[in-house]
Amino acid sequence: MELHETDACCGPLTGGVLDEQQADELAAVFKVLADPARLRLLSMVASASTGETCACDLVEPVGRSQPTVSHHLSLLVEAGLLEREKRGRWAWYRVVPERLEAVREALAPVGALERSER
Amino acid sequence: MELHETDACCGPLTGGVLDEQQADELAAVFKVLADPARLRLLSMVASASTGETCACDLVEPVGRSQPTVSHHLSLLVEAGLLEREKRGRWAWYRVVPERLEAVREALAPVGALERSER
DNA sequence: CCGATCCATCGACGAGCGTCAATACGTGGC
DNA sequence: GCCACGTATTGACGCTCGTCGATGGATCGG
Repeated sequence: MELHETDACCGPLTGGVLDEQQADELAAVFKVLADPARLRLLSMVASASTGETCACDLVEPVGRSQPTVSHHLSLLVEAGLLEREKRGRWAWYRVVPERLEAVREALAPVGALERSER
Repeated sequence: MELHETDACCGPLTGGVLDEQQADELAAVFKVLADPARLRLLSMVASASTGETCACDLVEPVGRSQPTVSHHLSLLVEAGLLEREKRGRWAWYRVVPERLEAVREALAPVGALERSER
């Protein structure tokens, strides 16, 4: 698997039935989003005023052990939702807006286009 | 848990960090979306020309056993993404566009608003 | 009624995942 | 060079989930 490409996933839910590969890729992204700890981490990074967040500032607020937080952050990076930059001893994380937008688009056309032309 | 309410979930990812309850609710929806079989079922119902689909027309295309399909459809209904109507012996499913839109909104504000005013 | 059909529920099994403690790896300060 | 610190990796454990076969329940046709 592994879907590092920013626009790899996300053929929309309508406009034809998803084939197995499309479904697998979309499900993989949603699986990463389907955990409260990861969602909170994502929202923390997303709402940082500087646009980036040090991992050291995430461990305590999220209430999990340091290895667990590191694990979750790695999954978010693998899914293309976050990007990591190591500076000195610290690891800084930023959101990848295009990726989030791509996932969002996958849910879009379901009710919108189709229903408006009936 | 259980989030039958159409607009129960989905405080957006930014505009403040998600608290634990918000994260749990959002994660619950994504967890339902995080399975290829369910995504295919959802896309099949969503792209039906009549707007609704009989469960009997879903078992074979999705390639799982009838109990498994029934199970997945129940989860989609519980999550508020589909609604079920029994007519005679058959069960008919329709998508709930407002619910999908609500989930979509949860991913929205992350890159958009915030970044445009910097 | 009786059998057929469609659907949901139950019970069980195997795989995957979230979690932690322990440990290893890099980096910078002294 | 050595030690402290931030981070990533490993190994293990328990729980959840996707799946199926078997069964139960409801509905229609004859």
